[in-house]
Amino acid sequence: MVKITLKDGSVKQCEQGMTVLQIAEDISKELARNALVAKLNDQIVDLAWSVEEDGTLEIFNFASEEGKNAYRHTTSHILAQAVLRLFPETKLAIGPAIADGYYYDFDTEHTFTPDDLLKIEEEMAKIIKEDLPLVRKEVSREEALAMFKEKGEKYKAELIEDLPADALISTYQQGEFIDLCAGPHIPSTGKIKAVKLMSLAGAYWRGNEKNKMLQRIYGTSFPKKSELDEYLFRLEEAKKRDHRKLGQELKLFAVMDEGPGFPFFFPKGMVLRNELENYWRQIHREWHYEEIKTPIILNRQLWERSGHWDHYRENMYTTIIDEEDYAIKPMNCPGAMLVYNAELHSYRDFPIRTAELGLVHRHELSGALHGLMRVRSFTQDDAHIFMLPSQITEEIKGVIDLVDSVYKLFGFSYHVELSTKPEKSMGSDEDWEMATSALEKALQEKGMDYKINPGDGAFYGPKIDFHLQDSLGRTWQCGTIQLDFQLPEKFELTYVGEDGQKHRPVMIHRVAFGSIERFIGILTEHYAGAFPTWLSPVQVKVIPITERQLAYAQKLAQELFAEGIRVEVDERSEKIGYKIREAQLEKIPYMLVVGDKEMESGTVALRNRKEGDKGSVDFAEFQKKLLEEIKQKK
RNA sequence: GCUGACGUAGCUCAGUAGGUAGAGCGUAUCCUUGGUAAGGAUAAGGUCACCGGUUCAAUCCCGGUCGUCAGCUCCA
Repeated sequence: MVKITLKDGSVKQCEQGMTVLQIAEDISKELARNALVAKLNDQIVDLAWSVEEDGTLEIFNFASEEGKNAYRHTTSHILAQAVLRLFPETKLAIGPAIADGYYYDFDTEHTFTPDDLLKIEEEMAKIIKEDLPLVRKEVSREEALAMFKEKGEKYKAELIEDLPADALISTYQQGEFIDLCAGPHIPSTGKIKAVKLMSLAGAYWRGNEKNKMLQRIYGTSFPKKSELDEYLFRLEEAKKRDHRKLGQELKLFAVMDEGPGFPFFFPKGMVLRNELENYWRQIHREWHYEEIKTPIILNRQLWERSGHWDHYRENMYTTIIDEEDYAIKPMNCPGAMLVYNAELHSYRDFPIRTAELGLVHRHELSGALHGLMRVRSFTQDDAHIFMLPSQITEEIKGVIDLVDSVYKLFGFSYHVELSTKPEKSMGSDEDWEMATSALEKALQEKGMDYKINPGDGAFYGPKIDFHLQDSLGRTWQCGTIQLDFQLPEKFELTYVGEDGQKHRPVMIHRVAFGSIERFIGILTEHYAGAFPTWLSPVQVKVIPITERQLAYAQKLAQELFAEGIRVEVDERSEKIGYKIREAQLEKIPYMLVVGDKEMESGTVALRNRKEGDKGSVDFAEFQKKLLEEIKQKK
């Protein structure tokens, strides 16, 4: 007998050699029926795993991450099996579970079409109906290599060869299909219920663009058809929030064929943008920044000096003026260095916080462009802070607080990453060490959770990145704080110290919004276009019921306008329902419906875009509340 | 940049086994003055992304270019 400690802390006596599934059956029928995989001690295992000694056991169903992953992973094996049945010449690469499903990469002469996906789905359904058990087998490196080489599975053979010497190699077999796999898997193909293949895409073998491009099939699966339907419905809903779609519908912004990656802002989008910039200036004033503006085009010598000409050339647009090379700035820092050097500085001036809403241009790969999220020209809400080494940690903590206050205002959740020295970089290891630990110290003193991204820093220094989530669950880098020991050297920045001698200051680059354009894209999706009143391009629409109330409506609008409120009057001779519908679709926060009754009593019938008809209210009262709401940025 | 799909009116999309195009929404004008998510009529609006080829004839077939989308790669 062995002692197995269960999740609830209870200890169960089991016969040695019992499988996890048998133990689950012992505990309850329901648990056994829903069980997919289990965690025995610290190892995720199949249900067929047998228990040989005392330990802890947790059994997972689809509700857990572990269960979901195994479920989807097994589905990816079924996908591969179906593809091999239909296209026997296909070579298999890898097929893991991912966030909402799984994928499998294939190498074949045949180009998969959407029709093929339907056929493959049908074949998968057959495999599921066959209810094939998944059988794990541990094999030696030689056996594994021989088996996959014989099948001509060169990608599998490559994977095996790259496994560490002491790695345990296992295969999983279901019917005629056998795959190299660490597992775990669910007991049989029949457990999979609702399957859907989502899309086709190219993907490089091992994610390296120098390797061959394989064909990747994405899919998902669920234990119930209703859960699949719900997932598909959520995807549709998310599409409705897509900022590209809303940007067009709400006439905010657009990217046109004439300028790929160079966004246009329409009048309504500019209102939103200017409000954001006003807010930005307000908080930067509170945090004691001063604002500058540096030129968009600067000469080649400057970019050579900054290192960009050597390290960032492939992303820079260049031009020739009077036979001299110039570059359109991809970053604002070199300009900010020149501003710093335009006068002498004393240690007494530090920290100097210089901010700039700087328009930068970067050549991004055409395939990478995406609405406002990934563009070729964007405005960074940049700042460069010059200081004494002793001020680093305090300054970084201040920036973290500023960024946090911005994201809190919009109700964003975010996560933080610390990126360290990349392969292509400037500066000594000691500098990198010191810069990285200064960032880390600030994070630790703020008590922030963060993830480390080894080798993901900028070429001039390590960085802290803030990542926000969009409506499809993708994360986008917005805020960043980057320490830079390089530029102050290259531009020979100095300050006069207490001792009367010249010293080198320390500098950080930082952005809070990141890119104004990207931030607007994220805000659009976050609010599904229904921006809070302070940001709404139109805050109030006055809707007269008939022409008789037109003058009254205009008088109200003028009063609101005089208070700085963005107001429109719908003067068209349409029915009231029609005008309301339109204002509602435009996501205008407040509608003031005015008919004879309101005109006589000097009131308005208020309608809120969220709550609908609020009935008759006093106009002055409404105006007061509205102004307060705008001021509070609620 | 790479792989695949796509590109028809301002928007969303139909369509032609090759004979130069249609709907809804929107816009304009007129009728309607209607109390909380679509009143009616009429009209305007298209070099069917661009360039070339095949053909008596190309929006449709073929090739190239540009762009969009989904991924990969890369990054605010």
